[in-house]
Amino acid sequence: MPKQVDHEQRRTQIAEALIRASARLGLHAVGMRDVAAEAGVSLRLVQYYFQSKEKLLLFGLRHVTERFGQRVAARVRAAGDDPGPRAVIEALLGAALPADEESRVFHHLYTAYAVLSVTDDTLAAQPYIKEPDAAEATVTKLLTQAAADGQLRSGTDPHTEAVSLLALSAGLGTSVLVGQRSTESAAAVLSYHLDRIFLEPRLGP
Amino acid sequence: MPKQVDHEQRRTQIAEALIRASARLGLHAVGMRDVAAEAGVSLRLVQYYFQSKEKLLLFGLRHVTERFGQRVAARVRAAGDDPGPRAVIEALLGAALPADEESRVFHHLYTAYAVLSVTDDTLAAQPYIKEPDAAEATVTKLLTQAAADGQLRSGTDPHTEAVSLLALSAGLGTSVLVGQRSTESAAAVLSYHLDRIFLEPRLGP
DNA sequence: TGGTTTATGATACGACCGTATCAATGCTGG
DNA sequence: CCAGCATTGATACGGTCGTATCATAAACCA
Repeated sequence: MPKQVDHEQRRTQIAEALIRASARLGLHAVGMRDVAAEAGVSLRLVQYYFQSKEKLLLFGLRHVTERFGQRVAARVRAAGDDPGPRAVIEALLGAALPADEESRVFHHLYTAYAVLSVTDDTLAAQPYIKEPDAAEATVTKLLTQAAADGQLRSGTDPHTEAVSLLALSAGLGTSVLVGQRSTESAAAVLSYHLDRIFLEPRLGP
Repeated sequence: MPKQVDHEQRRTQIAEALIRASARLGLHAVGMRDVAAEAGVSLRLVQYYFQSKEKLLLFGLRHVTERFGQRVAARVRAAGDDPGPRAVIEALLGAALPADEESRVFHHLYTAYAVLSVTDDTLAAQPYIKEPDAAEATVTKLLTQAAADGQLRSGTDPHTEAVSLLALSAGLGTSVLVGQRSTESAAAVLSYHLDRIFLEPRLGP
């Protein structure tokens, strides 16, 4: 029984073609034929691995969020061996800004999916559309820890600040995406805001 | 020469049908026929007043931003005869949160247009997509005035705070739109953040 | 009344869409 | 070597889309 192909890998490969094609044409305008051409396979094969366009789109959303989560994790890991909470948060939020092409694509598509979810119940029911909840918990935990270590200004509420930082980051990301603001100025705003939360950071961990 | 109809009014009426239909079906899914049916006119008439769908969409973007600008202005006016800067800013940002249906629709469609503008140069060239610049200038001016009056905490930069507040408001609005957060909690975050900027407000102006 | 504007109607075009069908061809593991 | 999976190809269906065409009815003002 020959089964030389990893189905999940093929689906991933096609999903990445969907992402590239969507980044170029817009998620609203991309079709099965575009995805097939982008992936270098036949239309028939896209139908073979995804029975319908809806399933392809759902898998694409899942894939895009997974890829982004890995990216953020890598950035945080690259921030140092045992960085302080502020460095971790800055890496986390900084990775979410559309600074390079990969991040731009993520922002673009994730926002497109979010818009679709307003009128599409199936999309709205996907857990990935609410992934920010995980980030919120992470940042809250980091801020709580920083507060316990006396690194935060007085009167700072970790959870509210976490929500605020993530919303701020998302809003800045969108404005960068539409060309209203530069990546640098967005990063500066983030940094400014962190300065208003953290006391002077100790350099070592 | 009979000319009993105000063309601009008819175009506005059709544009509002576009907005209602788009809020129901999603901007990506709305067609000329949907707009005609929603407006209670014939498809032919939509073609008569807008020669193409692209022109209809551009007019719709213009209309939606104008309506929203009027709404915000009305809210600010309703905040009192001579309210302090904080009250004005809170009214301004609060009006931008998707608390009621009209505001939800605005957020939904404006975000949809923003996503389209990423891959559509004509849309990206529209000035309305960058309307936030005006809001940024307004809030900056209000904060500068508040700083001059000694109402701000020390170390507060009016322009950066203005950018920050607007991005925060936009990000919170999106999270409310997708059902991740309640309007109340979003308003609470905004209020919290304003407390971190303003000193105890004087009650009178 | 006549000419112009507003509006409707029916209809059709060509294009693209997602989906489906049927046949054919590799390739490979047992 | 051959059963079976992977992949392609050609093709077509019914549907919807934006757009266009032509005829026509009603409303209006000079």
